[in-house]
Amino acid sequence: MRNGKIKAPAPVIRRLSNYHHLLLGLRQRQVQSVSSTTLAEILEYKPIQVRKDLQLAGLVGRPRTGFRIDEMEEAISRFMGWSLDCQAVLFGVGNLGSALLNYPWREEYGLRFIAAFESEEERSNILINNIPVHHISHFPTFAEEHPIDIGVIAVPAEGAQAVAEIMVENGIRGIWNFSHTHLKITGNATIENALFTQSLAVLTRRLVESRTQNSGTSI
Amino acid sequence: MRNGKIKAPAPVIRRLSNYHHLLLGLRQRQVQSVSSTTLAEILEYKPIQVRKDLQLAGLVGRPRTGFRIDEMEEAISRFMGWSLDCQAVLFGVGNLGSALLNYPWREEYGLRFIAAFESEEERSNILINNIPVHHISHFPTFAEEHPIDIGVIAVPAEGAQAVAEIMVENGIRGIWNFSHTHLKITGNATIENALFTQSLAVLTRRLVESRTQNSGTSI
DNA sequence: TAGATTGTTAATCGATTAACAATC
DNA sequence: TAGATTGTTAATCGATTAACAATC
Repeated sequence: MRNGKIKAPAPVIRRLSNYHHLLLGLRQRQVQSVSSTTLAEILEYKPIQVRKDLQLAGLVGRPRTGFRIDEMEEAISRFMGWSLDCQAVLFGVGNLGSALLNYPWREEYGLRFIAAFESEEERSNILINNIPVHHISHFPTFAEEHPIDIGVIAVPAEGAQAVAEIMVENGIRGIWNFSHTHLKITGNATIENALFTQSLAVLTRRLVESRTQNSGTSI
Repeated sequence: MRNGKIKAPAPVIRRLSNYHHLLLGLRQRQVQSVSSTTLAEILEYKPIQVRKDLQLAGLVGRPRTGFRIDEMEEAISRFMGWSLDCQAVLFGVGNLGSALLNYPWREEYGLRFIAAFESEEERSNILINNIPVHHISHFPTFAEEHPIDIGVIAVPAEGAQAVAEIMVENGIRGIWNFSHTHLKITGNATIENALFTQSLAVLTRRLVESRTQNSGTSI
């Protein structure tokens, strides 16, 4: 295991993805370089933290000018695995699934949906954003014929565990779970849960905290 | 500021929301109590961590039996502010917005969407899951007439900053942002970003890390 | 050059984990 | 009672921050 392949802390990964997204805007404005001070100001981090983060992605800055935008883009993409073309499938073409299929992941993250799968016949055999939606029964055959890096779960909670299992059985190693379930996986797949509810919890708790600082009466 | 109103670390908040969701399933199976050991096993945490988390929410367990399900439900809900009825509005009724409006937030999180707002006329003046969708121009009047705790942003990135601003101008103190933008807010609003891309970054990075542990050749 | 910014090394902070007496 | 589990107190671990010489 060499440089850049160590297990990076999740908070650093999240911040790096923020820097990366900022770069798009900066580049449009023809900016060549940006300092850790400036990045920190925009994102409300500390400059030293920005430098430490970028260092982990293998970046080297220049005294006085900071970091080159194109180098940052390149280094973060490489660090995240976004430089390699990554093929994904999605299960569950409801509103959320459709939203995900319509998002331009490829441009910024190198993620390409090559197919989607649905349990309901009425929603199968259509195209969403030019991505074919098949009936779920066609999945094993499809998986044999195409290399799939990531499987996205956008089905209701009840179906999620079953979907995760057929994904793993058919060789998918990365699962991005948008359903509200704790998945139990046997084998060496990586699961990432995009739990809206965790995010909501942080928001409502912060509101509780701020409320009680003003109105003195508490429990 | 008293017990339970201190600023809780975000990781603890996220785990607490996980415990809370687990309880629903346990209660259906008529379980009365659960130990930190069992919770830890299910969620792949450490028992001591579970106890520390629950302690922060003000819970007291019993030696030998663990924590009562109903007490946990109650304590976590109170801690998160989910016991109070919380009124929300949503901006942007695309696929993602519709998905959010259709989710039963109220049952588990006490969150109730009282209206949604749209900039496109064609998608206004309809009902989604019984929630009225108004044209965005009606928002200021609406906000004067109804108390709103949380504003959800589900519009495309370009429009997000403007939406955040009219929310804050009209008295909303909590913003749940699903758009891919870094919002700049003046004043004392709380913003929580539900950034899918951060989650994707963690997943793809973990895949990069696991890949290179097998195949020895690296950069 | 002067001055802003970097990378390095050390210090601090906070969160997680360990150990164990107390409890039912 | 015996034994599982709690809550407390202390130790460890890791991430963030500070200080500052090196650099362009």
